[in-house]
Amino acid sequence: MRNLVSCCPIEEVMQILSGRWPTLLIYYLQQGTKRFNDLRRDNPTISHKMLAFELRKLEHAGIVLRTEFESYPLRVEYALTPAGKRLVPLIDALGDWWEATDGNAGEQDGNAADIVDFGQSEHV
Amino acid sequence: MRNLVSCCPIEEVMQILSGRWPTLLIYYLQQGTKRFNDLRRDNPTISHKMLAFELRKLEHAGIVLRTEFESYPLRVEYALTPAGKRLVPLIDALGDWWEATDGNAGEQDGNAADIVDFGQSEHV
DNA sequence: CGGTATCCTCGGAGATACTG
DNA sequence: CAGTATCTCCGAGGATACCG
Repeated sequence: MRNLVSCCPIEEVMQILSGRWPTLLIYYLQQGTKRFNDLRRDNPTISHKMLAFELRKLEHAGIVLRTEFESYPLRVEYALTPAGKRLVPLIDALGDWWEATDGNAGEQDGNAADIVDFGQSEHV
Repeated sequence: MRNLVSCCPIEEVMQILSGRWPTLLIYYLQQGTKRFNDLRRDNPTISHKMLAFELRKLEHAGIVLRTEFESYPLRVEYALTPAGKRLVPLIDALGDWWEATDGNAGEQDGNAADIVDFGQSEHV
């Protein structure tokens, strides 16, 4: 079933993935296990507070696994869960889709599909 | 080639799809061509202003095609572009992914135990 | 009917400082 | 080092009203 966009689940997914950071964090975590400050370095413009918040959100969604070590200074590692890893190709597909449509801008009838110019996109 | 989450395109896609409405609007438009007030009825809680704004955003992204008729009263129809239609299954896949993980909610907590044993060894 | 402009508010998110 | 709490501020987004 649900071979169409099924309204409710998508709303829930978007609650998690919406915003500037979740997909970026998943991207960086997909590179391997990272610590809190690793992720801050990966993404210098996220605030301390937001990073903590987004990570908890992803953790609760079952996308990110948080592991705390009893060392001192405190040490915490973040990694993608199996579900999180399964999510990666889906996000990736969106990126591919975008690059494809982007590439053929004008395919519609000439008037659409110009580059979208919202905010600032920052490259990594 | 971007067979991993490729950072930049994903950021751009998320600028379009982030938020409560874009995926919902795509869902409703995927049912067929709709007029402005049809979409308001489909989604009673979106404000007039937001609907106009989100539709323009999707139009500029090449996802939605806007067609204006010269009748009176003014009549405008919205439909998915080919690119928009190609996007539907990708969004759908996210919904499926969510339902799958959702079903086993808590699955992750279990394997947190995997890491229970810790390499202690760490200076920073 | 569809779209835009104006006003206003409420909470998202930054900066900072403190705790374990 | 990782996380939380507090204060603050800006702007996303609602309500409303007016045009084509």
